[in-house]
Amino acid sequence: MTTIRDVAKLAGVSPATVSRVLNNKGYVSEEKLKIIDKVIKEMNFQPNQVARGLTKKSSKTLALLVTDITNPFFSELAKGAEKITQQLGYSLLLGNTGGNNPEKNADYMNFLKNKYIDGFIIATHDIDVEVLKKNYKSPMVILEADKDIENLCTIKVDNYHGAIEATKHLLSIGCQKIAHIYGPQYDATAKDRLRGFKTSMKHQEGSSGIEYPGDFSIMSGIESIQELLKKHSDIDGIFAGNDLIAIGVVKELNRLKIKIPEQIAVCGFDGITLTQITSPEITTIEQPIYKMGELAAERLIYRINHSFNETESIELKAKLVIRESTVKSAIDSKQ
Amino acid sequence: MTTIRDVAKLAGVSPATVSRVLNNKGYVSEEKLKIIDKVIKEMNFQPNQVARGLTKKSSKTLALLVTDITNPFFSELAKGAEKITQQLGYSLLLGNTGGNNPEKNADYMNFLKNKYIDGFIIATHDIDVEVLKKNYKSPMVILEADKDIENLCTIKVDNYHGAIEATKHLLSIGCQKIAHIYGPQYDATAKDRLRGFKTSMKHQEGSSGIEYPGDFSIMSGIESIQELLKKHSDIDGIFAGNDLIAIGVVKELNRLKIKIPEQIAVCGFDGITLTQITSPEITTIEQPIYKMGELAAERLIYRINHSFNETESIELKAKLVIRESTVKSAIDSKQ
DNA sequence: CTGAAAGCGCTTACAG
DNA sequence: CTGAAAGCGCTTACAG
Repeated sequence: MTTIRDVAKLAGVSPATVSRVLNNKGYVSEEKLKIIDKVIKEMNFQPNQVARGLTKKSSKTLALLVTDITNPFFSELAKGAEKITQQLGYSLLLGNTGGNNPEKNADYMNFLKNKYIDGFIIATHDIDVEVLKKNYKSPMVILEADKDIENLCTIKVDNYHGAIEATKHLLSIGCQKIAHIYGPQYDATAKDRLRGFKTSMKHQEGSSGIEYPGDFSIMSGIESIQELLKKHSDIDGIFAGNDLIAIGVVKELNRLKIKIPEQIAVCGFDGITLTQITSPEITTIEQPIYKMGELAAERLIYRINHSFNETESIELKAKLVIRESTVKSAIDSKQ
Repeated sequence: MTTIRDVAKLAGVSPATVSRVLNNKGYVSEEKLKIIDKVIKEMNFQPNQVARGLTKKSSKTLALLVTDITNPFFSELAKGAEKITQQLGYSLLLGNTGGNNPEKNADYMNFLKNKYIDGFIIATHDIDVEVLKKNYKSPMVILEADKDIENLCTIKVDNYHGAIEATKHLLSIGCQKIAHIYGPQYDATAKDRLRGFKTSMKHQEGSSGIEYPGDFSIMSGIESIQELLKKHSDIDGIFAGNDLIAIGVVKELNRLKIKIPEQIAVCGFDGITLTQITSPEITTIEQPIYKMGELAAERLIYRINHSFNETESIELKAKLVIRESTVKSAIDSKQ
């Protein structure tokens, strides 16, 4: 491995001077600059990041902590974050917190601390942000937090208005009895969506709303719709708390030979690609997930490079994507 | 941050001695060992990995390179690898190579080189393994390689016999005209599956096989089945080169109101969870993907710790998982 | 503008 | 069994 010393020797200067051009910092004469640049190219020299890290207390790496990488929401997010990370000269550590107890996650965070990880993207509820803040002064970007966090950057989607849009859409196609299967209420996301649903159903004469607790999984969608149908056989619209629930609902309705959307229309939330592989394809409120990943990495690196630690909260818009599960005519035309 | 020097001072010994107990290496008297251990606990000291890395030329981190983390095959793999990695005290760098030109990937690999990454898990065809071997002497585990690689560990699934099992299964339920939509032939996986299909269809009197090129995507499944039906309206079985193709096929058959499996039975390959969210659920040859991820990380770390660099090739069995898309009776009973 | 020196926090021969 | 010293490959005041 060629070192800064080798370069210095060949260029006839001191390592310090080479370091200066490497870091683009401090004075270096035109003349030496040119020759050093040339030698660096010739030797194809790349500074050892570990050594550099030791003095700079930085590793040029970010950590992304997700609940479960096999959940399409998180893998999409990871893809976006990874792209920008790599593009800006960093690398991305992946941490899967799912199912682990907070204690273990704390251990892992501690472990990372000793590696001079430059910043964290937190996309999981398995870590207590307050604890995090107390223990780590590293830059962090928190996704889908339930509130702004002092000195950190939070990024979320406007779940409240997204939910309103979903509900209004179901109403607009004529649904009269709409059930919302909502996610766990410790999750800000789930809470906001439920709130949006409630708001939209208020003062809707002729239509009524039912709220049913679920847990953001396909299985939960299947079980919820079974229960709902027992109690309310006249439901004609489902607003699922997320796409996985919607997928479960669609699956079970298919099994029961209940026609979607003729008998029951279904709308999800998230915009994961799975909503396009079911039959029928599922209408959903699409979050810009990939973009959130990119943005998270971009903001994080900005914060690192500029020692920027103001409180910052970014809210992205979700948008309604209409597909077969709520378009009666589309299905009609196929028949 | 507390350093080894702080510990040494408090314990009344030299940093060298503390280092010895930290690394469990060299002689340390019982007496000092006990007190040093105590102080380490008290101060909650954890050695700085970067400093340690600089001297040991190691970073206690592995890199996982995948084609596309949003592909469920890879995210499942990543999950398994991440679990073991973390469990054994390492961390996992994620690299998404998809769509990038090899040159850019080479750059990225170079970048990682300077971080003392201890080993690589390569699960992508976007990197030329020969080039890799020439440039990096790091331990590596290669997944789904087309052949054994000297001094490295390769892990793959027995695609050939898996394909035979899939085909025999379709034959066993009475399919007479089976089409295999195969993946790109530069991919060893695709090649082996096609070979298995050919072998099984040989000497099958009363049944005939059709081979049709696809590309391992949902879209490809949709397009392939359209074309196939034009030319061969009497097809009654599809063996898809992978699950994504199978999902596309199922989707299109649903749209065309062609009954699965009564009119056409469908079998996929891979065992990704998506095969369980379609209607009907899809019969597939299940690869132990999660386990492959675990195994890859486990072998890699073993190689790192034991300087083990023998050629090693591991082949895992795939197993047939029968679901609705090939079980005529199950569907019958529902009607 | 440039180089010698000290330092980042650890580990590893080496001498005792 | 233990400590002083050198070294891993950089960067950063500091002096000139």
